Amino acid sequence: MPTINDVAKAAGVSPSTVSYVLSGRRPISAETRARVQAAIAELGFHPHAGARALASSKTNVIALVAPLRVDVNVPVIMQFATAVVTAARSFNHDVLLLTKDEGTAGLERVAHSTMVDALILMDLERDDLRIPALRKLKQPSVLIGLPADHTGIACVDLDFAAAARTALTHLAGHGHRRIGLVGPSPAVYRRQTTYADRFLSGFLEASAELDLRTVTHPCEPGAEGVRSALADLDAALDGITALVVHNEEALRPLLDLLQATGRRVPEDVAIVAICPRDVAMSMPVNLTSIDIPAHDVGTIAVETAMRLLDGRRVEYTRLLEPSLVERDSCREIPPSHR
Amino acid sequence: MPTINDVAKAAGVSPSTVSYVLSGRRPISAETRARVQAAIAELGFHPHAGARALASSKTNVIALVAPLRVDVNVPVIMQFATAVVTAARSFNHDVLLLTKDEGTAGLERVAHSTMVDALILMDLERDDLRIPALRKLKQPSVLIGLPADHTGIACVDLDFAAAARTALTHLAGHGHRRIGLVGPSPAVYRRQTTYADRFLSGFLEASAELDLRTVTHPCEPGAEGVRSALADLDAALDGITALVVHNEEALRPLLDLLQATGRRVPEDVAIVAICPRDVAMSMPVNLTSIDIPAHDVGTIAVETAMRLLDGRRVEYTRLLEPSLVERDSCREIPPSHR
DNA sequence: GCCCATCGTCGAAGCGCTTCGACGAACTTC
DNA sequence: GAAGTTCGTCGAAGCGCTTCGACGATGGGC
Repeated sequence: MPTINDVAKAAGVSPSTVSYVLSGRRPISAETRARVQAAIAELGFHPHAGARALASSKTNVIALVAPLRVDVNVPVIMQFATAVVTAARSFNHDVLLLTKDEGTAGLERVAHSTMVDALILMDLERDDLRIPALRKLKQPSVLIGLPADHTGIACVDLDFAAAARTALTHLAGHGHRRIGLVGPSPAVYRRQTTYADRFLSGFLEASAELDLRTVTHPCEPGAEGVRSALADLDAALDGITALVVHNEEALRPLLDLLQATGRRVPEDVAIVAICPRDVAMSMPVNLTSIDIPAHDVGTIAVETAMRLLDGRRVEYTRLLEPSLVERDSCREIPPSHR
Repeated sequence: MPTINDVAKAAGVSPSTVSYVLSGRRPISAETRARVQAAIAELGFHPHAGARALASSKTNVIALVAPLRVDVNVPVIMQFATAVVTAARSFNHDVLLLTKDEGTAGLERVAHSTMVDALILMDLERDDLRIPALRKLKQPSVLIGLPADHTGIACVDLDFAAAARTALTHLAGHGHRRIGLVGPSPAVYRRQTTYADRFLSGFLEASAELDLRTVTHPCEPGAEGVRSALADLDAALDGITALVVHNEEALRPLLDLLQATGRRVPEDVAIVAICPRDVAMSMPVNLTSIDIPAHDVGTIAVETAMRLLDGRRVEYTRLLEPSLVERDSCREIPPSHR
């Protein structure tokens, strides 16, 4: 492996000049620059990342802390990860992948040993124990999610409360007054994953504001979970005409179940799903849905981290506006039937 | 951030002694070691990764090159990734996540700049352009997959050819003579992803050896793809009594379709799936399946990388034996009906 | 009781880079 | 045309660690 000294010799300049060509931090004559670049290309020189990190206190690496549970929501997590890696590369950064189960210790390890410049975390819980640990780090962090006390830490996410409002407003606008929420699995609520909480609060508030009759129920994965959730919803509220589904895994079995029990979508029951666009469009009925903009969220998280590193201003709480796309799973209830 | 010098002063020893306490490369008296460790703990010292890499030429980081396409096979990819990260941590290594779409350049970038000690790649193609590039790197690499020319590079994977054999042998043993293969999507074959190739060859060979009547067909994702694949199979071979399904995404729509067209599983058509255990068990019918042991493969890949780094012997082609688990989707055909 | 080997520790060199201050040369500015 | 700028480059220090050689102190072998 050639070093910066080899390049310097080949180009007939000093090592510092090579460094300045690379970083652009000082003016270099066009002629010298050309000679240096030629030498770099010819020797196939790549600066040693460790040496660079040591001298400059910058690693050009960010940590991504992902929940590598395999149980739930895998495609969405993957979309976040893809977006983060791609965006990071566009800022000339690489991504170090950590798992959530290393907890606080993992964050401290990579931060204290200066392996990364910044951290991005996903799957935050309401009172996530990692938040206080993050505050103590010298590296900035960006959360994908919105825990209870996030003062001083940048957060990015879909505005799930607004999403719930949007879903109910849409349904109410189509004449639905009795609406059920099929929520995430009880495990998600138990962990107090922030999106579940926020969606539920938004749902309840909007329900009151719009004067709707609503019921909510978590939903275990699998056909059996869906069956029982739906049964509970029906038992709790007669004459449900619409369902809001905030649970990807439940969508398919729910549609199967509705079909099997002779309830047509959208004629007998309308559905608004909260899920990635492609999931909504791969169902037997094209679902009217509110997208989970994983790509945007991941990209913004990285951008925010970069601004933080540059000492630029950032919006500390960035909640993306939900956008509802109408497809084939909602229908206007004729006024006569309301 | 305290440095090794701070620790040395606090413990009343020289920096090199601290280093030897940390690495264990030279004998240190119990007493000194205790003093040093106390100082480390008290100051919260973590060695600077870059400095370490510079001095020792070891980063304790491995690269994982994953296909971050979101289209296909996401859960399996995630299982590999999880296994790799977890295994790497157990060897005190971290994982740098690269995407396949950076191609050769990405590999060279992280290798030449000494960001990683070794590389693990997944989703290899038959004549993968990255292989020659890998050979030129000073870091060892391990492939999850088995490209055509892999001389000198360690490979780990399920033995997909044997898996096909196992599936056919099982079905033949139950009296099935007319069997269809529902393969991966045409895109997978087009890319010549190695597992698809190997499965297909194994299938064809075993079919000949066992003197079976078989037909094979790729299968586009989605209900429509399944419908057309099945139609083509039926058209190509009368009286199919069993299907081998090497396509996770197809499983659910396939079962739906069979049910909708009144073909019972396993009474009218037997199914052997090649997919992760949990997928097989989350279907309306518990499927007899051959597991894709993503966890084992990922773990072995990391272990192999570690052995390579230690200069120990490794098995350069490690194909895991398939294991078929009988569940509810295959039934013996009564001899009278054969 | 002498010679060697081993143990436990230290000091210094060096890994490859960035960055600061310095300095001559070329340009402005009145 | 003297004083001050800016430009382009260099040399040296230093980032925090590992590792090699050295060296006094022990202990074993005979």
